[in-house]
Amino acid sequence: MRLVIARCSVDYEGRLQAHLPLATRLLLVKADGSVLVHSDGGSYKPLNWMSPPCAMSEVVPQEHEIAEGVESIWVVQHAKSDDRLRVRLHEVLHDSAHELGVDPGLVKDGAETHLQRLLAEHITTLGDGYTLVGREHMTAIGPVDILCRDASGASVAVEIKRRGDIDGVEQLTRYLELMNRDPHLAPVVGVLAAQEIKPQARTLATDRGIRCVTLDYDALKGIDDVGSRLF
Amino acid sequence: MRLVIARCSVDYEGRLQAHLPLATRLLLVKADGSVLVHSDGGSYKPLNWMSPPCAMSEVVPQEHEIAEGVESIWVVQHAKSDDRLRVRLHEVLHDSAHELGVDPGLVKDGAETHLQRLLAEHITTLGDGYTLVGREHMTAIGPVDILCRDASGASVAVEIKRRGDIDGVEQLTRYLELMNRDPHLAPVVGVLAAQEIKPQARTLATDRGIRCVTLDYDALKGIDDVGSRLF
DNA sequence: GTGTTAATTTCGGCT
DNA sequence: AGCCGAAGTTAACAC
Repeated sequence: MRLVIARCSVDYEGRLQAHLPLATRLLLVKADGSVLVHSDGGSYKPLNWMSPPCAMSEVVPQEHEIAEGVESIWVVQHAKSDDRLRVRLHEVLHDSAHELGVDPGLVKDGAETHLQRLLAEHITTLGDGYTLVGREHMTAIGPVDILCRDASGASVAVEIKRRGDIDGVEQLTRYLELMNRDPHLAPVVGVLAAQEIKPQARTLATDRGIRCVTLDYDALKGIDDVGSRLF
Repeated sequence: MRLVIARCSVDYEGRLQAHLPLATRLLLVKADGSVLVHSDGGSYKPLNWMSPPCAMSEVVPQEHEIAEGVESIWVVQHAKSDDRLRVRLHEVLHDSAHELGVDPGLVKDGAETHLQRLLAEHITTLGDGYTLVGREHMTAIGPVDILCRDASGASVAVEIKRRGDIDGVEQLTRYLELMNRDPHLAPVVGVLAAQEIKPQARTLATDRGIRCVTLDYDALKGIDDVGSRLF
């Protein structure tokens, strides 16, 4: 990993065009050849970058560029597309290289997965007498998050989202259409369960006869904790 | 901006939990207090991070941590939530600070919003006599990119995409269904406008009576530039 | 500000 | 390899 602090201007040309005026920035060159241009603020997203696979080559500045104070030029070319990054360095304030080795990688404990497990364990949150059939129930167009039955024994397909929006309703609608063709399951009703449901999604869902349920993560976790204490 | 290369382990606790085992990484501390943990590969996304507003404080390691080789601990606490990043430093291989100043920011050209603005400004690209009603026209299920009227005064809903595919047609179809229930608007016809339209999308759109228009970004910009020069 | 969509999205899982 | 959906998404923009 190479770290360069430099006054520079940057031009990107690829899926769109972008330009960064002359300013002091961090240029980060990773072992795989990828380049990140970071400012001293904003989010974790770089101002500009080139994803691997790519190759960086140094180019001699033209006369008019030298006259403008350009010391050297980096051209970072993507290996599989026309994406190109051009960095004009006017002044290098720092330049160091470091051996980091391979990273063992991040270990996550997901949010939506956890929510799905909690709801499956406490399926009566959706109503008294509800029973779980299965999680990730497969259909021809993909797995439904939760399949269960209500007190009367009717099939209920549940789509779980952290934030329920139009897409979630569309997704569940597609599942319901397909599942209702299966005589073993039909009639199947839908439930959109999310920590937060957008008004527009609620409107569309209601229009299609899909029930909306707002999930309280902390409450579910609370029930879970109480349940754990019983054992 | 502070650059630290160190052998470290990282723990994040917030919307989810995540852990990074001991390894050598780049720790980037920005002027706004945000922290980025980067490995020597992967994408531009850090392995772990803390977004601003946040504050970093150094904590004295506990005895068992010292026994494990921990030299110091960074605790990065988000200002408005419970999100917390804990970095245990085992060995600092590099540590430098740099003044970067404020960045003038990125200038983009060619994004979809840009395309939408250009088409709105030159709505007759769709046909003679077309008049703009509004951009991002709200419906119960979301905003239509552009709403206009043709030469005869009939409503036209335009969906703009960089690349027109099936999803764009489905989206526009939903809008049209809803808008055609509104007696003030009906009848509404649809136009899918994109720089590139996939054959399958064109077939589906045509089947549903939706017109496909291929947008020439450079041509639109050319018109725009000519228009600008008049003032 | 609130809300919605695009993004040079990235990332992971599954077919 | 491609498709689909989630993300600690982030960023831009209309109302």
